[in-house]
Amino acid sequence: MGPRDYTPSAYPRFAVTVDLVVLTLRTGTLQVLLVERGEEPFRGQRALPGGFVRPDEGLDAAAERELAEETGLRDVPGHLEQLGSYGEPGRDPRMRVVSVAYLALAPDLPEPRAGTDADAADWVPVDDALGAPLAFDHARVLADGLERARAKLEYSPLATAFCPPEFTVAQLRLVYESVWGQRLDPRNFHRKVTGAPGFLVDTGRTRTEGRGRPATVYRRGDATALHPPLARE
Amino acid sequence: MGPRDYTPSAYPRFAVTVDLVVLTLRTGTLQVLLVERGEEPFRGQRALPGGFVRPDEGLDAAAERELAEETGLRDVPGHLEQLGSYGEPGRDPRMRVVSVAYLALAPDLPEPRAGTDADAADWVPVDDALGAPLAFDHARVLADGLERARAKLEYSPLATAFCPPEFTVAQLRLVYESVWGQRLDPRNFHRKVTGAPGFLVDTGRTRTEGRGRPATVYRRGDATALHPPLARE
DNA sequence: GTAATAGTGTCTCTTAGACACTATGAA
DNA sequence: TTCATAGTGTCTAAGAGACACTATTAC
Repeated sequence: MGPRDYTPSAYPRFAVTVDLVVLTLRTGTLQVLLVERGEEPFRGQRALPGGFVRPDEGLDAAAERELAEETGLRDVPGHLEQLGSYGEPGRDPRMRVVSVAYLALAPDLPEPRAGTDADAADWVPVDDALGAPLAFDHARVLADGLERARAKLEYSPLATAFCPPEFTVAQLRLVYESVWGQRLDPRNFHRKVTGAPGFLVDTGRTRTEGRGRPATVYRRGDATALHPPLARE
Repeated sequence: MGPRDYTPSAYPRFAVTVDLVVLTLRTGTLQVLLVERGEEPFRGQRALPGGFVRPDEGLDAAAERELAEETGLRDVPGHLEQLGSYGEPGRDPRMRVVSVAYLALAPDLPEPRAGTDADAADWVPVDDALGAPLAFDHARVLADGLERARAKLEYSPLATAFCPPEFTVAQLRLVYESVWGQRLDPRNFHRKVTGAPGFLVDTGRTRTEGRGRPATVYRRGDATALHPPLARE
């Protein structure tokens, strides 16, 4: 119907928050940004970062603002997309809250600065985060975000969001291996990603990474989908 | 952060609605359920069906309730999933509204009964709906829903949600052709869908549909994904 | 030199699409 | 019978995975 004829003259009022599943790769491990709650409920427990949507602010804008606040960066590089909304009654014991979850993928960022926000933010390896209890229904949100990220690497060029502006095929492969938790054949991987039109742009330069032949340096291309997709498993 | 420390003592309040993109196949054409608005704003214009989420009701439950109300059926067969949330300030000129959109896929349903709700609901071919102006940001929501449905047919067994409990391969092919707007080779299609494990269950019976050899009757299987996926284009 | 990583070539197997062909019904 | 639809077989081309081989660096 669109807002219309639900009687009790006034419509029901909800608090609306955005919650963020921010994923990054640190020291070769997939990590997620979590805060330790300083207040009840769930005081002392880990939770996804997030906060209230302001009255004159769109959902995407709220997510971007929160992402900047929690990481301490003005323009966070990477990718941000809406994940889904969670609004079971009782998910927050204080009031009726609908939370719009966002998924952010970012390259290795500086350590979040403590004290900027009420809760201390920190990077946590996703395997640890999945095992630990999280506040509210955040375990579910995190699981949904992870699965979304894993699926999107297959058919979209999103893996580059985990990389700095310039990167090598080996770095990109490490992204896939970390997110999927699976080893990939370096030779076939190389052929596939360099063969996918618009995925990678050759900068013409090379870079030496420890031992071995120097690797070509690429930037992300303008493709929005991967043809053919890369296969998990 | 989770609901926490945003000051102006009270948190901002929003109205929350669910809006439905209900797709079905009628007379070989993909159609969407639209209502004609009886009130301002956008009076007389078409809109997606939907309504306020009630104070003690989850989002999925609200979507199910609205779907039942708008179609006039108690248990609507098919598929219902969350599509995304839309909450730009100003999308509803009366108040700040966050709308959680749902995508429903249903087999051919009876004509929605007029008069049950404030607005008259009707099936509209999607091609017409995409051309006409829709209230609020519903044109965008509809486009997103369509693209989601098209994409999901590729890698999920969701096409069966458009079919009655028992159906033939030709009926299923018509679903794909209508949603994708594309002809498919009946012979290759047959081989692929019958070959995908868990997609279709042979009932052992056949059915004669006009001329031609009788077709085997299938039920949907319990697969949750299609391996290998069917390819568009 | 050896070790290690980057990148190419090639082989095999699977799958997609094109389409010939068979099966079984209605008119 | 003819025609239309259901369903199978087969051919070809393209992609996936396995892995030999070459290229270029550090040590």
